[in-house]
Amino acid sequence: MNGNSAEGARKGRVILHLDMNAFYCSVHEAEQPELYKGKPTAVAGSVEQRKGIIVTCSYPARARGVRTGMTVRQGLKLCPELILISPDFDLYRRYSRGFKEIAGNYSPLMEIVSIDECYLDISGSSMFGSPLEIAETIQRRIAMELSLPCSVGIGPNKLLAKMGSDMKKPSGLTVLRIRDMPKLLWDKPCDQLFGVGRKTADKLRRLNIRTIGQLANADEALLTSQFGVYGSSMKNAANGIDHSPVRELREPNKSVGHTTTLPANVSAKPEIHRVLLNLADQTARRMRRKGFVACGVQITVRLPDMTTFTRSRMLDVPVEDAPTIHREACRLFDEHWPEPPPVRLLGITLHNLQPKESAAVQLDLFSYESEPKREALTKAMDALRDKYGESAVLTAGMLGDDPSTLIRNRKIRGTSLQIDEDFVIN
DNA sequence: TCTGGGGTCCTAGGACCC
DNA sequence: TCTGGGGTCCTAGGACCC
Repeated sequence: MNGNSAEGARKGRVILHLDMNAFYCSVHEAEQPELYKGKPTAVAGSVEQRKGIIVTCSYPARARGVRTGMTVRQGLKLCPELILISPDFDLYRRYSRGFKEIAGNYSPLMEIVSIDECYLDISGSSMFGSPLEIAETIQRRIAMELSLPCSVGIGPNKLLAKMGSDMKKPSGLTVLRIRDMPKLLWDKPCDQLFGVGRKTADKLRRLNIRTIGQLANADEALLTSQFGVYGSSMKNAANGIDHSPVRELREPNKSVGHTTTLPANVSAKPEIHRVLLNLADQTARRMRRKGFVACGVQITVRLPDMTTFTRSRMLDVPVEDAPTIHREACRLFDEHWPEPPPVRLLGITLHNLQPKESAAVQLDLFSYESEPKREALTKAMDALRDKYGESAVLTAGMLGDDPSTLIRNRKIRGTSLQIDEDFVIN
């Protein structure tokens, strides 16, 4: 695809992987050490809302057996004094920018993986010292300037840097070379290899491949026949081979979506439509902020037994406004579930995104020319929310507290058809 | 282990076209 | 009118990661 990877491999690269330890909890600890320092903490949603899943937990909590993905209830059973904290993503984003700024001082070639992780290609950064010195400097600065712990992996490629940063936590620093693989990783189970999850590990076990070493030496034809293209890259990974480049430019989003687990199962159609209106609004708004329009709409429906369905449709004309997305989402739902079953979770995902400029001609021709009022209103509402926050503007159909279903139904229709007469400002 | 929410990539089947 | 083969697009599901 580009000369980067081949060239890098020829010259021999040096890659760092930075992994912020227990990031969300560490951020809260940095902000309010008097409350949280050294304590077992967990960032989690609310149990009452059935969202009581531990997203991250501190190291003192981990020492008590608390783990990411557990329910809050389980966590509290293991550690009754566990301190629960509601997530604050704006705060996390601020700290995320902070550590990426520090890392960016040591190489312009940085790939942002997620809010708490990045790769840094320091192949050309010798003016800042040896790879080990650079890693130590970054780690020290993040600790001093942000009061955050991080683990660093140093390797000849992204895979080994990533696996290295995972070997010592918190605040570890690990060099992992290809020749270290047999000694350090080959006796470990396959699912410890980046990219191999539980399902694949189960399937490998049925093929009598239990360790990363066995995978490294497995018959490639067998792997390919069982796993497709993924089979050979898995074998490569087990041998420490990875040519993927560190890419500083983020690929544009391919989809934008929102899902929500409902406080209780819902099977009344008006209620479901109301939830979809809320999701359509949030999803559309995030997509607009990123500057896209969508040519595909997908809904996600999860039943109480956790079976999950998706239904999607391509649109002739790209969309960006919540009422149209809401209408499509309701259509998809009603077509496939004319008599709704109890539903645990609903979601809307917009895909086949295009930059808004490139779709502007189509939008103008087919949609906004006839509805200039709607575009103006959407803009006004976005501006209000940028200023006063997400909840500043609600359309009447999103208000779920109304005790009268009849009134609510009427409002839903009103909202989707003539949103301009129905919106309210808190 | 009664299981959140944001994504990406891959696969497989069917429709459709040449 | 018993019916090939290749390519592309769409839909749905699943695995994986953070």
